[in-house]
Amino acid sequence: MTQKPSQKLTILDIAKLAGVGKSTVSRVLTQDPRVKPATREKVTQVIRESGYVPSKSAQSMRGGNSRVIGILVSRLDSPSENKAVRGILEVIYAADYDAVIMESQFCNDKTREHIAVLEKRNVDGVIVFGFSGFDCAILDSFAQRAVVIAVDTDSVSSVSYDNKGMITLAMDQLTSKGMKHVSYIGVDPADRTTGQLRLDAYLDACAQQHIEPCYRTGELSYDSAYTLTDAVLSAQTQAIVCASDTLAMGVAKRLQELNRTDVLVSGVGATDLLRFMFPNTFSVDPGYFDAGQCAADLLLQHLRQDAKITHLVQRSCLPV
Amino acid sequence: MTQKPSQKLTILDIAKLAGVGKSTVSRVLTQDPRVKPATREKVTQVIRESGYVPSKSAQSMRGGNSRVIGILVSRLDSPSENKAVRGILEVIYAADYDAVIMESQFCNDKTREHIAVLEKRNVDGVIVFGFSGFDCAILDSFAQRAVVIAVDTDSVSSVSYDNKGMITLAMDQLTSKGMKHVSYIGVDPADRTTGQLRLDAYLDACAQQHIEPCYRTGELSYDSAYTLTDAVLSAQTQAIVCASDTLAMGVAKRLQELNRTDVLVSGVGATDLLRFMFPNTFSVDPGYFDAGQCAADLLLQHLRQDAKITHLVQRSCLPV
DNA sequence: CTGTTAGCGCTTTCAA
DNA sequence: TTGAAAGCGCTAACAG
Repeated sequence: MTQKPSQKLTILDIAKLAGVGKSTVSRVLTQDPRVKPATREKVTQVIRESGYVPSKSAQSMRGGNSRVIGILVSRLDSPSENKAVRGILEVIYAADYDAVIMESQFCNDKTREHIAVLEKRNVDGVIVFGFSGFDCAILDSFAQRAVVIAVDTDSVSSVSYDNKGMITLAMDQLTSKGMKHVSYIGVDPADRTTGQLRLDAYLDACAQQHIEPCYRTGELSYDSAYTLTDAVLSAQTQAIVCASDTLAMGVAKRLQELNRTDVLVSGVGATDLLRFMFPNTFSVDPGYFDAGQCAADLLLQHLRQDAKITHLVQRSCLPV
Repeated sequence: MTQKPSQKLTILDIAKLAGVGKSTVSRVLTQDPRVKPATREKVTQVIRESGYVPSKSAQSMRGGNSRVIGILVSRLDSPSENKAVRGILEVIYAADYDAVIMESQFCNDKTREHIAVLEKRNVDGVIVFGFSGFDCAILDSFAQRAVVIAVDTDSVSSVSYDNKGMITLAMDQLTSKGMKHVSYIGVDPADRTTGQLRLDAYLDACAQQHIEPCYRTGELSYDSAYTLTDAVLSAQTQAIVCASDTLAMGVAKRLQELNRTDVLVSGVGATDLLRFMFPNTFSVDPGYFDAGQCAADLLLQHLRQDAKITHLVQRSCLPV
């Protein structure tokens, strides 16, 4: 049975207990092959029995690296970022790293503050989720040891979502059903990714499919979409494409009130709630989880060797 | 301008640069008052200009404490825990602690694993969100330096939600409107807090108000509640109290399909989505954010002095 | 008030 | 294959 140490044990205690020198214990700890199996066995034994736990602070002080990576999300309760964080954690845990998660709240100042803390903490690298107006220069100190998600930049490696592709996917789905009256609800184009890019994709698709564009943009909230719905709805409207599931939810609710069950609604995010609440909807999956994994893989690569700045784009897909 | 250090600066570099001994620099760093203002000024100056950042690993190795606290949530995307985490972060950041957040996924083994890691990391304390079947013994190693949320236990300090109170609150709200036909949808009583306790509260309220109990329990999912709705619905039903907002959402949807807009639905969680989607609903706020703050305060207290094990119960309320 | 000195627990030469 | 010894960057006595 592993017994709880009453006092903090050090590597020296283990060494004495095992009747070896502390460097030997250290070698066992660091998987150094240059230890006689028998010795290794004995030391391992003692470690287990004593419940000894090497001090990470000491290890990381000596080694210079802390095996911690910082994750800076915009909001803890963002479902999309949550999915991505899951992907990140899976990868970094497997690589024996830990994570410290912080929340930027869409604020450059908070971001700066947190980055400073992470720096003090000696974290080995950071993964940062972008937001509208994000100032990439904040990451300068992490130069080659940072990956951003959903940010346009050259200065640091990144994983982006395919903002154009996700809307194109939705439009294709609709037009393949022969729909010609497809409206769009998005967010302010001042937001480049969720706003501008997705709207552009809608307009492009319209041009290509000879569809008369009909759209509105507003805030990223149920209410905004709910309110905007009427403005893009006519008797012939067959579908409304939305820049996100949140918007789709607002639109679907309004349509339900208006008894327009004939109108199909699409969103982005693959939220299970949308599907459950409104059957006549579908949602594009931007691949959040995979993007998280990619970002983590990318960062680990940077940490291993001095990989060069890379920009990945996560493919979207329609959930089956 | 703060300039980026090309090489890691140490306290010794600063000492030389400032023309003082390293202990003086250390004193400035640790806010030790025994430094001549002029000297302090100069050192501070040099630190700023050089962009020097003291190594946390070294500091924490020396001091024995890392100023990090571990937070073990059950799921990253749990809205309730997210709110609580926000409360926790606010408090601990203010106290100059950092957080490392991990996800137990309702699994004792994962919890154990994470606790072991946190121990290695030398975190000063942990805050753990309980789940059905949570084994509190896992926290033994953190004895006086742990606070659990939503767990019944004596072995460690805790903050609980008022499971009885939140349902009572909903029932009172309903009966005060003269309702006599109030049903209940909950989860399996095998789950003590969300299941048993809340159901009991419903039954108690029924007894007290001379209401004929009518209830079903199932899983904690939209679908489960949706399916169960019909079983607790009769022509006279005036309201359905639900053990959580998730359930309430499922119930409300079913009612909407049945055109039973006359039936009021209540949930627990104060989710904004519920209110937005279904006007004829209300939701009790279990005070997640506050509970998080309390838990953090409690932990900090434990960390400062050897406070004795305390059990707090977070009051619920009706959002205005 | 300030510099010197001794470690904190660990990894890593360097010899043996 | 192993042990002794030298630090990693910092704080906390202990002397000045």
